Amino acid sequence: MSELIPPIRGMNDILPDATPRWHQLETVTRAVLAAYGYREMRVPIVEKTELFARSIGEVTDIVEKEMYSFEDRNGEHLTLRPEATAGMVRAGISNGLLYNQVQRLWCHGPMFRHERPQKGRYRQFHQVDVEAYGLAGPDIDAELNIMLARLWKALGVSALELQINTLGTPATRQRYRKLLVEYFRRHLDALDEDSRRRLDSNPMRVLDSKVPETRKVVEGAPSLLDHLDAESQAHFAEFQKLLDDSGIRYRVNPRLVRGLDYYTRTVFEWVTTRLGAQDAVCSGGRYDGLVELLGGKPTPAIGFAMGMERMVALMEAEGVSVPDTAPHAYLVRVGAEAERAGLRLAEQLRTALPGLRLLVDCSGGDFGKQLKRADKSGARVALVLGDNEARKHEVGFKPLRNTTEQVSISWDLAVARLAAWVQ
RNA sequence: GUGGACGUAGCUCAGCUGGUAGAGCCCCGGAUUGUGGAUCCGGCUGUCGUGGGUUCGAGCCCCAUCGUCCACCCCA
Repeated sequence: MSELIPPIRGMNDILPDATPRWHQLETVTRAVLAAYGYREMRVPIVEKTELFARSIGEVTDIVEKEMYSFEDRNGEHLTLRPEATAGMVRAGISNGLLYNQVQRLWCHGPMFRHERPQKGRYRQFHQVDVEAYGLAGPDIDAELNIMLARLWKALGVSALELQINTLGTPATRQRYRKLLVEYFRRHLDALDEDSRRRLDSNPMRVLDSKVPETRKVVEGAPSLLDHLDAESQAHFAEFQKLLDDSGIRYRVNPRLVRGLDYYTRTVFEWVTTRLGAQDAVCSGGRYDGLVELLGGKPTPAIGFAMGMERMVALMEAEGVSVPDTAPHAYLVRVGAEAERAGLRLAEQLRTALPGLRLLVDCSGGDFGKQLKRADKSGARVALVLGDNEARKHEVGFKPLRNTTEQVSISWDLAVARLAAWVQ
C-alpha cells in the first residue's frame, strides 16, 4: 500500500449515513423559502480578496486572520468565500439584479474560515444564505424572522431563542462608539487584556465579553438603545410590534453585536443551549450600506445565514426522525436463468414504479447468503427468483419485517404489491 | 492564535511498576446444497497517529510533529 494522504484539518466528509439528514434539511428549507418568494441563486466560491476585505471590514478577525487567500496563476489575489453575502451582492450588481428592484434571493454551499476547529465550528462549513434587497421597512425584518420560526417548526426543532438588537445608522453608531470608548477608558484598569485590545479595533465587542470583571464594567456602560436616532428607534419599535403581532417570542439583547462591519439597524440571532459554545444557529441583520459600498446604487438590504452543520447537530440533539432510505425491496437471484431474468424484472419494476428503491444482489452465493444480505439492507421485502420462478415469470414475495409467509406471484402482481409502499 | 484532554483492528474500547498486542461489534466461512433474523462453532484484519530519544527491551517514559475533541478567541 502507498502512503496515506490525510484529509485537511477542519474539513469533514459527509458520509452516506449522514446525507439523508442533510437532504431533509435542504428539502424543508427549500420549500419554506419558496413559500415566501425567495429564488435560488448560485455564485462562485472564489472571489477577489478585495471584495471580502471591503465588505466584511479590514480590521475584523475574519479578514485579518481567517481567510483562505491565495494568488492564482495570473497573480490575482483570490479568496475562498468566508461568508456568502459579499458574493451575492457582487453577483446582484454584476448582473443588474439590484437596480431599482426588489429581490428575494438565497443560496447555499460551503464557506471557508481558517479557525481552530471545535464543536460546531469547522474550516469548511455550510450555510444557507438568504437576502432581501430593495426593502427598507421593518416589515421585511419581521417577515424574515416569521419565516424562520416557520422553518424551525417545519424542521421539528424548538430549542431556539430569538435575540434582537439594533445598531442604528452608521452615523449614530459612530457617535455611540465614541461615548463607549470614552467610558471604557475611564475604567481601563478593570478591563481584561482582550477587551483592551478590542477598544481600538472593535469597541462594541467589549459589550459581549465573557470575563466577569469586564462584565461588571459593561453593566454600567452607556447603551446604544439610549443613543439611537429617531428613525432607527421607530424602525426597531415597529419591528418588535410586528413580531409581537405574529406571536414570535424574542429577547432584546443590547449586547448583541455582529462581527461584520456592514450591519446597520436590525440585527438578530437564533441561539440554542443544546450545542455547547457555538450556540448561534442562524443570524443576520440589515446591511443598508453594503450594495453602495460595493459599487451599486444605494439599496436597502437585509439577510441572514443559517449554519447547516449546527442545524444538523440541533436536529440530532432534538431527536428529529429522518426519512427512511432503506430499499423497499431486495432482489435475490440464484441460477443462470434467474440471474438474467432478474435484471429484466428489476428494470420492469423500476419503470412501473418511479420512486421505488430496489436493490439487486450482485454479490452471488446461495439463497441463504443473499437473504442474509437482504435482511441487513433493511428492505421490507425480499424478491426471490430461482430458475423455477424465472421460467414461469413469477417471483417469490417474502416479507422480511413480519412473519407473513412467502408467496409466489406474477411479475405484474409484484408491481401492484410494491406500489403500496412507493409514494 | 492560546489552553486542556486524547490518538491501540473498519467501529467502540481494554492493555498492570516498561517484558514482545486483546475483547466486543462488523465482516467472512460453517452448523443449514432453494430461504434471512435468534443461537453455537471457526476465521481474517494492527506502520499501537508519525518521527526521533532513553532503555538489554517502549503501546506504556521523554521530545517534536500531525490529527481529534472541549474551551478561549471569534463566529454560522
